[in-house]
Amino acid sequence: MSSPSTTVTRVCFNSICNNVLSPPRRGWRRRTGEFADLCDRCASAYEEGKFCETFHLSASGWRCCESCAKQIHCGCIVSFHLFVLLDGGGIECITCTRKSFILTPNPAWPPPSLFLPAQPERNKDHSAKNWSHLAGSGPVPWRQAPNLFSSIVQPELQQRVPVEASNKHHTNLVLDNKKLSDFSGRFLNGALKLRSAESLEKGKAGMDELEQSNHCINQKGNFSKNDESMLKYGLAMPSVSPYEVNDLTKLSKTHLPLSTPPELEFGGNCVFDPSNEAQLRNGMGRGDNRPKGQLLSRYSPRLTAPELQHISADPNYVITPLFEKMLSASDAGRIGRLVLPKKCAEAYFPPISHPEGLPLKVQDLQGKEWVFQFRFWPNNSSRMYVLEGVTPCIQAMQLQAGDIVTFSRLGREGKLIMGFRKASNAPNKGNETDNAINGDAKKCKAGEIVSMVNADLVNPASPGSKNDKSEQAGDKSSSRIRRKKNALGPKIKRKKTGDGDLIELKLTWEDAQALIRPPTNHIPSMVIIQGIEFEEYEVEPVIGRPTFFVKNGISENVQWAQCDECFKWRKIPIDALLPSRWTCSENLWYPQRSLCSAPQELETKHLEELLSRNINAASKKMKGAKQDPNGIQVVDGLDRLPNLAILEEGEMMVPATTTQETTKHPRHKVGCTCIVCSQPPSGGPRHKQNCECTVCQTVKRRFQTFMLRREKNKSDTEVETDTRTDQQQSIDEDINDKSGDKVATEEEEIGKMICHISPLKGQIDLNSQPDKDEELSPGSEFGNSRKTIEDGFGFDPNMKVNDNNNSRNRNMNREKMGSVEEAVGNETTNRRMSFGTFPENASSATSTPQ
DNA sequence: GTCTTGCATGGGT
DNA sequence: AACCCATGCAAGA
Repeated sequence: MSSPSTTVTRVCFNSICNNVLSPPRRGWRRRTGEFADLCDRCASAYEEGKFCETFHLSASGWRCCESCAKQIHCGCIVSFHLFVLLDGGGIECITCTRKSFILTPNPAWPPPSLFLPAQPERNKDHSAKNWSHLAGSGPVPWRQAPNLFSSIVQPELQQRVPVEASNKHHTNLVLDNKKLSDFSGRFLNGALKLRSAESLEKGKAGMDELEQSNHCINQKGNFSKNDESMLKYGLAMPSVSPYEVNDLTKLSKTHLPLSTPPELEFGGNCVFDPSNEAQLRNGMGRGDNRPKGQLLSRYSPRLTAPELQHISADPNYVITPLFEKMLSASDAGRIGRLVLPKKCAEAYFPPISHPEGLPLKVQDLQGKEWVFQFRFWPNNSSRMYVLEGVTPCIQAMQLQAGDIVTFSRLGREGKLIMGFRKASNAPNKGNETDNAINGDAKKCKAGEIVSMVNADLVNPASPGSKNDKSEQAGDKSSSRIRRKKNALGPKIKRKKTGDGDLIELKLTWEDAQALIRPPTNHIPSMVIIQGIEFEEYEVEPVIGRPTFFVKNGISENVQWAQCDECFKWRKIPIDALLPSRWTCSENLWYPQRSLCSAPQELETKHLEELLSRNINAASKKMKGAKQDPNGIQVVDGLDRLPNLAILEEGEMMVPATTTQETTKHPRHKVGCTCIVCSQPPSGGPRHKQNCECTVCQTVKRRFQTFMLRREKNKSDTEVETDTRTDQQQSIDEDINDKSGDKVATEEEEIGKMICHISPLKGQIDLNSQPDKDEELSPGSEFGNSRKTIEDGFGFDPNMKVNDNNNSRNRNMNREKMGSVEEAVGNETTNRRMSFGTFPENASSATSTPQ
């Protein structure tokens, strides 16, 4: 207990004031590194930029701005950041300087940030808030954006780095330490040249100039697939992730905030928006001490080195990266609504008070202006910000779900610039190595690979086509990969496949799983996740080639694969895994059949008969199936997924596919009896529990079969029960209990069973969507067993019949595929589900390192 | 029947 | 637990 005599009464650091601190507020940073403790009044004056006016008015050192004659107290630490020394003598206030120059620090002064506190809260938002209705349609002062990307404000680290830039010299990126240190030194010496921003003031938009001179823009007109640079680096934003420029990160780790706001990540000879510069110099950088307003790092704009290089090619404009967002399926879909991260929208877009919002003018890399409606929806007690009308722009940029759109502002006008990066070129977030830089796709994270696979294989249709919906659905998987990435852990996994399991596996989920081949020469580790055994790989799997598995008599199980060149069918070992493309020459098992000229082992007729058990049901219903030269029905690409859904369970094997061409479900004609066409149209009456329509009967039958198999499997494989989760067992028991109920009718049992997945209690929910069910949490009652059960049904019975609804049908089945990817891959993993625990008679797939 | 719009839902963070 | 946001969905055009 201290006596009163030992109590130190702290007074305001302002000697003119001497008020008692209660409590002290932080003022400017002193040379000792400590902060001046101020009383409320002085701190307020300081934060409002009126400190010198208030307390130093009679002091010496006041000078006039050479441009606007504004009085600046030059001899004071409090105000030293408010002016720059002019080369010809005199001073200019920061405001005037901003009008024509990128700022450099006063050479006479140490970096202001050494002395400046974190941005006083009150100052942070006092920059211009008067957005015009159309951002970019005139001088649009940008709101002071809080630092959404960093919660830890390190004032000394907030120095902005203006960079010398020359029109003549498109200097390389400052990606090495040498340059960085040089750069740093020049910064401190104030030796950097001022760069005229006149170009920004010209009548034409900055982007027009950009068009003229930027190396990365080598083509005008619409975005073209031929223009890789355009496609991949739609708008390079002068920011680089610390992960992506490793050399630079040596600095970033020590000199830059760990959680770096975009403008602090600039590493190359990028140029900065002067307003921001001024903001920072004013101690008004985007440091924002409100963690609540912190933006998720995934929205932090990042660049790969090539992107940075692109932007650095022409330093004659100033782009400040704001944020970026990976397009979701919804964003990239035809609805044309791009959901904006709330924090970003509120920080970087004009404030809107009405849901109707404002039209927002945005310029793309081509200089083309788009007007989006920036608006919000009330959502719970919050808001959900969207940009409406983005479809044309998205399409023009040829963007798909998974691609990244970037928002930047150009020049001090704050013209809003929208760029993009294709998913295939998206930098790895949170990955220490920038695989994109190396152009080594194999090093990309699994989720990206899967995403690409998804985009390339599942959704080959071009954006903007009528297949957009299916594309959405397909791309959905990528977002789901992201959303559900945690379940399977960070490593790449492949579900363990035992030879005995190859012969019969179920379709859809497992079937699609089978498309994923284990990586070559890679020994997996085994993990069990949610009762399912996975092979886990460090590298990405290979999308393999589906084949037919045939029980050839009693003893021999064989696999049939089709040559990609001669289309002949070749017998291969049951345990052979084929790459996605396979030809006779790769038939190492049967050299006599390793030439395309070699005759087919079996006559087509015989083979067809052999395969008929598997194919017939499908071939009758696959209107769009290809006829291969030997007369065997081959389903194109992933078409087989929707098509497989219409097959009768228990009868099917996996038809071989190639992964090209259409993903369209064949158009069903009048009289088609397939299960898809049996559906009532959307909005039709729900199926009742005792409904005896074709659909319901089929579903019931399939469910019955499923149950029988499950029973059989359960008795046969005790191991399986060991690996299943308790919840799974609970489900199984539940199922068995119900199946043993003599009183309940079959339908009721099914109905009860379905109750687990349907909100409609007491009846079969034929109207339920598997995809919705799929959304059940992994730990939910049905979560683990769902896919198996789903296979019992195999499709959404309420899929529509017409073309559009076939699209929906496709989507749903693709979403099953998506769910596979979801399970197989996420941002950092590749997994392939082990088939070892599946019932022996459950269906088929292949495997072998390619 | 299709598209648009606005809100609700629910998984993820 | 609260919030975010991707997506579903129904009402209206």
